Amino acid sequence: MTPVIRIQDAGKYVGQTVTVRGWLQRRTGKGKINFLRVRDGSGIFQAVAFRPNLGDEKFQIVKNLTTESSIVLTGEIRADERAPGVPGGYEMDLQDIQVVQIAEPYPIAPKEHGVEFLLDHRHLWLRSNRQWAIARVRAVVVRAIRDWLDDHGFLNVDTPILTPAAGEGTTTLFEIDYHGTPAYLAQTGQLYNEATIFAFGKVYCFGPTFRAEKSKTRRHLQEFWMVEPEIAFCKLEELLEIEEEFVSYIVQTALERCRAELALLERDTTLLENVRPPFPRITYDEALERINRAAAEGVTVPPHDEPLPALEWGSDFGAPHETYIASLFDKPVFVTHYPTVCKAFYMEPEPGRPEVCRSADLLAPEGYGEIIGGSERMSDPDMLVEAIHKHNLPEDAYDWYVELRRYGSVPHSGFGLGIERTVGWITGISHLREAIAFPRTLGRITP
RNA sequence: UCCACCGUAGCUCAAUUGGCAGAGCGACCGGCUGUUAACCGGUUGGUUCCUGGUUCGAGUCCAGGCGGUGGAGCCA
Repeated sequence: MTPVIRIQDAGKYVGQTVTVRGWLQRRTGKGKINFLRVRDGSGIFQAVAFRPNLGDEKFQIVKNLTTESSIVLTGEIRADERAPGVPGGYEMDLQDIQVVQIAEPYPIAPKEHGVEFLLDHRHLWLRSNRQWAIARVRAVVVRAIRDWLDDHGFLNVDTPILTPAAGEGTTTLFEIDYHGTPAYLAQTGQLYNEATIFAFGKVYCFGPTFRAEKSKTRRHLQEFWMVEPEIAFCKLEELLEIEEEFVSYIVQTALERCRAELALLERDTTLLENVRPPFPRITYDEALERINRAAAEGVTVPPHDEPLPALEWGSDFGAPHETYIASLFDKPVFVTHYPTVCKAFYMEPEPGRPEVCRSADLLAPEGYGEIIGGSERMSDPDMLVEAIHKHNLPEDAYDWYVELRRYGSVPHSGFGLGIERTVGWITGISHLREAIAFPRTLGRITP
């Protein structure tokens, strides 16, 4: 028996006869020679079937293979600079072949397809090189997130997905039937994180979250993954330092471990190389001033067609405004101290200036938008109750949340990082639906 | 919820003023020793999204519906 290897390791077996198990992505031929481009999940390479070496009978088997047929290949690995693939540069001189199954005619052709067709065939689309590369970057990003947090004293404490009430009260929730009473799919684990920091100091939750918003854009999904760290004894300034170290580690790890994947995606990584602390910081007031100056000059921010609209103080930034602010910097930028009225009830007001709060959004460059939303949380129980009233939220539902502040309350802060937006930014893809295996978008829940 | 655009072969698209339903790719057959979405020759391919209307005649015009995509607002 020859050793069964994975394609990513082919370079270690040059000159040896090995077996590879996988799927035929494409066959091209030229008379007595056929090239089989094969994928096994770890990488892509080609096996070369040469009739005089292989024999007429086996060569005929090769010629009958269809796209996506499952095959077991045995042959000698050799280095050849003409050999395409990932990592590339190695190919197999085919000596034997076993067919596991001849695939039926495969719907996805090596050509351009429409969005609807690809999404309808998402279960097959995932086999394509682009989707393979994106999925691998995502896995590396997820691992980098966990590694960094685990190595910096954070305890992973996951929060419930079935929840009794609104997390932030403002956005639309998916309602489900919890044995006869209404319950909701979580849109954040933050409030629960604020409970667990009092037991564990520094925590994070990591899981899917759900937003039933009627958002039909390339930056929105109905179901997306989010990591939410929360830190006791931490004020806004310290939070920003944590965030920039954290994000830089994620990006640099992806660059280091996903070179081949990013190359396959043709991602220009110049700007990503820059992503190291410190990140620029700009207050809402400063950002607003620059926006209105640009609006007065009639600036237009691609990809938006309309000129940048001017804003009054107290308005939240729209997508074009975020894109404009991000475009002023070549790194992610923190926008801090938003007006209290734009933000959630639990954010700590700025001392001496209660009309703004100690919040910070992190905007990614290149138009990828807000990848982090974070803030210092309100730590005084009476102020918190007042804020709950002001936002017309049901006080009962937040009893336990307020109670956290009655037993050793401390300044604390936290943030949420969107996985798909982060992966989308690093991979340079144009739509978040490619950053998750089975995207849930407005009006689509299949496959 | 609002605005814009789209729906013709398995896929990507074309079809002039309302006048025979087309091409490329794929698939299938044959040829070729270095292909990278190969190339050459042949074969195959239709509920023109649905319903109704106008007309001698509708893919094309009109009305309604369905489905999809992009964007806004909101957010990560």
